[in-house]
Amino acid sequence: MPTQTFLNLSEEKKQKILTAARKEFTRVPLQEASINNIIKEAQIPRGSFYQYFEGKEDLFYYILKERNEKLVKLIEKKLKENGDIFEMFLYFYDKLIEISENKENRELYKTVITNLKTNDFIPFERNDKKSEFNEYILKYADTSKFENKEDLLLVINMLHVITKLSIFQTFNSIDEKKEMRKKYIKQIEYIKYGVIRKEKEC
Amino acid sequence: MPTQTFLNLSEEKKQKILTAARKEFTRVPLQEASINNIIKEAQIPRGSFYQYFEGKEDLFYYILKERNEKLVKLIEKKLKENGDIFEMFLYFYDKLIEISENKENRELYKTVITNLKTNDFIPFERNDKKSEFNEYILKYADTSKFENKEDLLLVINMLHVITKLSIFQTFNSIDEKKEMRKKYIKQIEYIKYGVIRKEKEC
DNA sequence: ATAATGAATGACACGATGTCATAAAAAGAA
DNA sequence: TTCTTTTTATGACATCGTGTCATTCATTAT
Repeated sequence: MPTQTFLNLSEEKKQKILTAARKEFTRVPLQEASINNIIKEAQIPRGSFYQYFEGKEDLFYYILKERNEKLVKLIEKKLKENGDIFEMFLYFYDKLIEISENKENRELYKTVITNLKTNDFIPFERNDKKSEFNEYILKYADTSKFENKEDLLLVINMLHVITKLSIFQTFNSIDEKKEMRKKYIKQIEYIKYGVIRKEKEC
Repeated sequence: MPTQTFLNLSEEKKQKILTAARKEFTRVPLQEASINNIIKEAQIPRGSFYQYFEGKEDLFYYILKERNEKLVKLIEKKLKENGDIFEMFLYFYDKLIEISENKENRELYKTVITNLKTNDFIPFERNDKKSEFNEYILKYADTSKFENKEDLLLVINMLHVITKLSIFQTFNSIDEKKEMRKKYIKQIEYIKYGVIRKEKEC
């Protein structure tokens, strides 16, 4: 988290720093992001940066958190409604694409998602929050279709990685947004009903 | 690719460099890997490194390529046999785990897989080779279960990301190798027959 | 008015990178 | 062998980014 000193800053100054940071984190992934670029753009001295943040990760996750809090709450609410994890993931996908109508948002998310590692998860928080989110899902998910908790977790995993890749691909073919959504839904359907179902005429 | 100068080196000297590099690429992901560490460990001067390689990426992909050539050929052969993409991915999974009985291999692969980005694909080559590999699959895959090429590609995508995550998880719970394999197979089964099949009594 | 606390600043030490001029070695020609 | 040419080896150097810290400046409390 940023220090209290940062939070005490005038809204104007805070925004100047956050805007500069968003620009840098849109340009390159976290690992390559340059603190120098951020402070140059925001016109603050080097020392100040470290007075406000522990390092660039601190700032990065603060920016993401700020953007995602609403989103997470929406997802959680959606899940509570009927416990359908398939619907929840589709809802998440739709909301994220909706937020990304705004070009700045989209470009930032695009860089972020592209550079997510194998076990990094959406909605893009620090990895230690993953279990927290999974626990929430387990609590409210409809388990009637699953033999046990393990199986449910497996499917959540699958939905997770497929959603991640689908969002990535959608951002990279943003002109064909509708087609990409159909493809995503098709993948969800595959998980629900299977690829080979037609053969068996269910 | 490394330069001819590197390839001309004595086997001994080459191995010294490659061993040092593998050590570094096991320690940290490519982005964080330090050329300084490699040349210190391999006891070669700074200038020599750049005489042999364009940079660390060059060396990194050379090491991976060396390890994966056999693997790729095996997979391709397997697919040719019967065109079953599900079997192909399971075969790939098994082979990789087999290779990783060796601890050094496993540790290297673990670091590599952990740090694969959203659109990076196994078997871990430069991304521009992805389409090459996909074309090969399309050529030999049994398409009878799919309405069209698009649908097949979708399922390959799904298998891809699920396999990637499963390998990651297996490496991180290597003591429960057998259980992890079962989980992976279960996920493949889900894609084949669907989560909800039981309801419909197929 | 003075002390005390909080914030701002930029010089500095450190470590990493890629280049390049020069030295050394090897290969080829005479 | 001796001289020339080509290939390889080397490490000092310029550049850039990072995180720290002693010092200065501002604000608030006494």
